[in-house]
Amino acid sequence: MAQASTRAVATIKSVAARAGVSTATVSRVLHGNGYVAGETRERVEAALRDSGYRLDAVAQALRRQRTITLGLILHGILPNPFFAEVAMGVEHAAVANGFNVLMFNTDGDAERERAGVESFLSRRVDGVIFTTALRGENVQLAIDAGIPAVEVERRLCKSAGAVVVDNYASSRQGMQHLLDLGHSRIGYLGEPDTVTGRDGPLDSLRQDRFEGYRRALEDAGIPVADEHLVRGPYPLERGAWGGVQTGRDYMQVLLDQDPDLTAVLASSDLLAAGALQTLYAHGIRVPDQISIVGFDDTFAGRLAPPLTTVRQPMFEMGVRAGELAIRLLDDESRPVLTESCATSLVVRESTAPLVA
Amino acid sequence: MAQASTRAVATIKSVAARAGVSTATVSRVLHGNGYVAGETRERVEAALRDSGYRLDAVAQALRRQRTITLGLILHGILPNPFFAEVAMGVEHAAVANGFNVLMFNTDGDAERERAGVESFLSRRVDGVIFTTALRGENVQLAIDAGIPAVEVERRLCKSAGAVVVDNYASSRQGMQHLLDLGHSRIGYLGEPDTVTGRDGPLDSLRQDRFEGYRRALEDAGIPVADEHLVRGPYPLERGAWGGVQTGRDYMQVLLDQDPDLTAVLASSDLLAAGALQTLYAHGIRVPDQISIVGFDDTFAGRLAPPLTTVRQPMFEMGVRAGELAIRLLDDESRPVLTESCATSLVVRESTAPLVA
DNA sequence: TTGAAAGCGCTAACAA
DNA sequence: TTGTTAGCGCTTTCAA
Repeated sequence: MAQASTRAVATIKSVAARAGVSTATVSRVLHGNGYVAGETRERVEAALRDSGYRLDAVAQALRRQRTITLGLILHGILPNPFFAEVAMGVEHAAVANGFNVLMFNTDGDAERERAGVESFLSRRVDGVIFTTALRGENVQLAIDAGIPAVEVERRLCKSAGAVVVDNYASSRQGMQHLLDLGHSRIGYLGEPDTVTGRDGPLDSLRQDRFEGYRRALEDAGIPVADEHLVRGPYPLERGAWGGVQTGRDYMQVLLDQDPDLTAVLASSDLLAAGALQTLYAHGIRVPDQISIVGFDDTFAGRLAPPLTTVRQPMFEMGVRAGELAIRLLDDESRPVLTESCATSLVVRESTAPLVA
Repeated sequence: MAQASTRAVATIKSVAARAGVSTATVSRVLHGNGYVAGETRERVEAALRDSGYRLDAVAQALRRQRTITLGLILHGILPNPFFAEVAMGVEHAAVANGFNVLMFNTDGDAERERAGVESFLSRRVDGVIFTTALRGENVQLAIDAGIPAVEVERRLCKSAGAVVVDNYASSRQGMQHLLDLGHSRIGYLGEPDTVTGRDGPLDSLRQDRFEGYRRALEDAGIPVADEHLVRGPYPLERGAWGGVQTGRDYMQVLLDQDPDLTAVLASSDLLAAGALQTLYAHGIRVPDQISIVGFDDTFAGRLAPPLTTVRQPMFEMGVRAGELAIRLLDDESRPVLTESCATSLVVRESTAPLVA
């Protein structure tokens, strides 16, 4: 009550006056550096307590030219929880190191991404993390301003740090599981145009996942069959449930092309969820009649049946991105570091051995 | 390139020197206020452009005693996407009004919540939004510091603003749908102890949803049957897939208690997802044999079959919370405002008329 | 129409 | 061991 009505907020100056010392001394006890006599320290500490002093981080930042803040550019959290989990990881690492994090959502728009970076630069953040960057030039913007940048998932800018996953190997990991279970008629469910690459060159993420599928089959001596791929031209979906509808439609295509399909590798949980819907509608049992493997491990465990999936350590990727940015901050040499995280296969209930 | 190697960053002072005017004049053209002669303005604008000047928001905040920043306390995004969507809404409203948002995750821990608020206060944010607050005293902390606070979903502090939903009415909305379809043997799937209230008094959210179920049945002249409730003592689940496992287990209990159940109202999508898993394992078709209604509309559309659910307008709730905080900022009277958002029933494929 | 100057709250030489 | 002081970059009276 008393606090609330006291309009004047305590400053280092008012505390100094109250304790009968200089502001420099207050600053010293505040940060525990420099020499302060025991008796003086106590007096200052009492004054600090009595006045309800709270350090003004804004003034401190101006003076120190450090905000102890990380800026986080989000590619949009909806509909993919991937970003949310990475964000939580970044936040975790930041707070553990005394940093705070500003977030900015691009909603997938490059112009907004630029605006977000500009905004962060204006606020003098100490580092910027992109999950996921849309344009390399926007990443470069931060670097040109002398601020370390870290990209998560996809690297667009050669001078930024990065935290990635080996998509090719991960995809093979999922395939190996299916192959080990005895499957050979395995369909591939990718983002629109993953297979045809119609919309310009595939980005490496999609390409790598598809390559993992192709090479795994090849190495097992199984020819890649056209009827196990969706070649479009199927329209890019635009809607609230991004990815699910695509999965639903593509699964139908796959089924039409090869009614004897026994397994499917999906390049995201979203796509796999859509596939599960189509299968459910047809009364086709998973994994009894067909096995499904997803990718990401976002909400895979919530589906029916719980989905076997290739897990990306999203939270950990966020943590490492945050730590990397902080590490870069103090390293004048600004090395370009790339950290690679390991994926893991999470076996749940959507895969089973092929029954002959 | 030239920019990058120029270590000296442009300040209002360097711009003033370059344009041959005072810093006051630069400030005037920067903000378009005060009188500036056309010719002078042009000279300053050129200097601004040539030097790549970027306003220092830190210095501005110190001087103006306004950071144009909102602090967002998150109750943890995992495993419930509810928080992520509200967060995006807050961010949207903030950016639309020129604000930035700092985020802080409490992970459901009241002590961390306190630390988060303290951190925000130290950084002099202009407002704090809680999604969802854990302790009223932490909300009060912000208010005592003279900063507006807004609570989303649950209100714990009488002097804070709030954005809520009518849980009782929403629950009845879901029930009405089931009743309209002709169901009468309707089970209730709530959080652990929603029915017994064993862990102390139920918070109003859980209580209201359960009341909606009870009263809807009563008003339809259907007695509330014990076998349609889960009375525990079933252990509170602790794990990565919070809620789903509970839904799975409780659905089994419901099935054991009444094998002739024809419908279930779940108090969250998470619980409904778990129910779907149990049903799938038993080969019980949804909605042919049993209808399910969820709550929230987070990932309901991704389940198989797509889940009919009572939708909370999460993004909109975030937007309104952000706008409310900003509005409160400039209102000296600091009125206590509560905004109530309407839920809506989203009918998908998990509900169907009772077949006699 | 413009400029001088006083700070916002804090830190860190430097001096005492 | 402590204090004095000069700013960090910006805004805003007030005077010219």
